[in-house]
Amino acid sequence: MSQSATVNNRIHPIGGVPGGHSGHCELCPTRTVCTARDLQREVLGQLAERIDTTRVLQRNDYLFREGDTSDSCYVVRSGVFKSVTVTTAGEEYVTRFHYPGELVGLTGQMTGRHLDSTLALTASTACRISVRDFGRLFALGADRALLRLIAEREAGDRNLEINLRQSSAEARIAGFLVLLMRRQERLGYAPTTLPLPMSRTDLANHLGLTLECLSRLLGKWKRAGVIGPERTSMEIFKPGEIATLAYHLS
Amino acid sequence: MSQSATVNNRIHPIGGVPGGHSGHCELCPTRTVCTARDLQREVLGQLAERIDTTRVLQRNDYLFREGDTSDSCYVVRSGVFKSVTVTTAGEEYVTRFHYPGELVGLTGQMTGRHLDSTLALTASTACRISVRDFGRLFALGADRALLRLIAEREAGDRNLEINLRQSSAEARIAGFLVLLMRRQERLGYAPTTLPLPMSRTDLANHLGLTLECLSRLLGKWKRAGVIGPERTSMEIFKPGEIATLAYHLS
DNA sequence: CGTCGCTTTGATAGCCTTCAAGAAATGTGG
DNA sequence: CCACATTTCTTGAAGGCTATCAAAGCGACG
Repeated sequence: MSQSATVNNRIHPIGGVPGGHSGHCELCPTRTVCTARDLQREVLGQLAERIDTTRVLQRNDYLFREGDTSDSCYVVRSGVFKSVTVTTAGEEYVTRFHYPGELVGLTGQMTGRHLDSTLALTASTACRISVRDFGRLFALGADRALLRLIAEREAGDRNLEINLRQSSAEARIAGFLVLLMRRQERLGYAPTTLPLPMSRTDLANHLGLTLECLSRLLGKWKRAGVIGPERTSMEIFKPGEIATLAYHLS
Repeated sequence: MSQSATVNNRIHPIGGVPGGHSGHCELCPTRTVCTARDLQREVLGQLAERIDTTRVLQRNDYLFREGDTSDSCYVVRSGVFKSVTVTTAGEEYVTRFHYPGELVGLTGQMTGRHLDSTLALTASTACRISVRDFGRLFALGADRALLRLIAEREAGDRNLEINLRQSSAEARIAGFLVLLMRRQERLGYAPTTLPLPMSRTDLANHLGLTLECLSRLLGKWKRAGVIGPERTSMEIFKPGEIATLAYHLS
C-alpha cells in the first residue's frame, strides 16, 4: 500500500490527494497531454461543466465491467488502469494498460455494452464523459480534432501489434518499455523511470509470454546493469540498449 | 492473371467489370456491409455526389504510399488490399488486409501524412472520401454513427491483438481464418471459401510467423482434409476443427 | 512467526526458427 | 508452344528459444 502510494505520487499529475479539483478541463493537470487536448482548444471549454466530477478509485476498483451497459467514455487523470477481456474459452487477456491522458472505454460504444473490464492498478482518478456530450462536441465543429484522436489511437494500436508480431521475447519486452518511455516523456516525466504497478503475470499476459520467461529476461537485464532492481518502478539505466533490442518499432 | 480474375470475381460484389457504376452510395453493392452503413442511413445520401468516382486499381497498384500527404480515406468496394509499414530498422510489416466494405487510410489523419503504404492484391476498386466531407458528416449529426464506426474498428483490432498474443502458430493461423470467415459471412458469401490473393510470405509476416512454419502447418491441414489444396482460394472443409484451434477469440 | 501470494530460479521437452535444397508455379523469349 | 529463368512454395534436418513442470526465495500481512 505505501509502496503503491509512492508509485502513485510519481505518476500523479495531480499529486497524491485527488478529489480536491473541479471537473473543469481548463484546470486539469493532464490538459497538455490529454487525448482530448485538441478538442479543448476548440470547444471543450463550453462542455467543461458537463464533464463528470473526477471519479476516485482505489486499487482493484472497477471503472466498468465487461457486459455493463455503456453510455460513456473515460479519460485517465492519474494512476494506471488495465483492461481485461475474457474469451469464449474462458481465457483472460490483458489487452491494455492505460496511463494519464488516455481515452478508455470507446469499444463499448459499438454495441452499447462494454467488451472488456477495466480496473485501477493503483489509487487512480478518471473523468467520465457521456457519449451524449461527445456528440455535442462533434456538432460544435470538433470533427477535425476527432479524426486526429481516432488516428492517434489507431497508430498506437499498430505499434502494439508490430511489437506482438515480433517473435523474440527480448524484442517484445524492450518494445513495450520503449512505448512506455515515450508515454512518460509525453507526460513531462523522466522517460527512464517507468511506473509498473501491474503484476508480472499481467505484464507477461499482455506481451503474450509466460511469466517465467519475462522474469528470466528482466533478471538478465538487471544483472547486466541495463535496468534497475525495483519491481514496481523500473529504472532504465541504459535506454540505448533497450532501444536497440526494440529495433522493430516505427 | 486468369487465376487472379477468378478469385476476383468470387469476391467482387460488383463483378469483374468495375468502373461502370456511379459513385453514389445508394447504388453501391457493399451498401449493406460498408463500414459507413450507419452513416448512410442518416446523412450519407446528402453527400453521395461528393464521394469520388470509384478508383480502379490493378494488382500491385498503390492506393497511397507511406509519407504521402493525406487528405482522404478510402472504402474498399471490391478486391483485396494490403497495408505495409516499414520500421526504422528497415523491416517490413504487413499490418492489415482489407476486404470490401472496410475503411482504409485513417491513420494518415494524425499527422496529415500516411503512416503505411496500401496496395491492391488483385484488380480492385475503392471509394475516396475527402476528410472535408467527413467533417460535413459529423456536422450533419452523424456523431453517434461515427462512434460506432470507431468502436467497431477498435474491437476488430482487439481481436487481432489477442490472436497475435497467442503463442501457438496453429492457433494464430486458425484465428486468422476464423476472422476471415466472419468477414466473408458479413459480405453475404459462403464463409467456407476464403479468397487469399496474398503471398504466403505476406501472410506469414502478418501473423508473425516464418513462411516455412506457415507452409508446414497448412500442408498438415491439407493432408488431414481440414482445408482444400488451393493456394489463392482456400476451401475450409472442417470449419469446426479450425474454430476449435482458434479457441482464443471473443 | 508462520502463512499466503507473488516472483525468481532450475531442468527438461517441445515448438518454431534457421539454414539448405528441391519442387511447383510463373514469366519470358525464342 | 516449348524451353528456360525466376520467383514462390514445399519439404528436410539441426539448433535455439520459449513453454512447461517443479521447487525455492521473498515480501506482505495477520
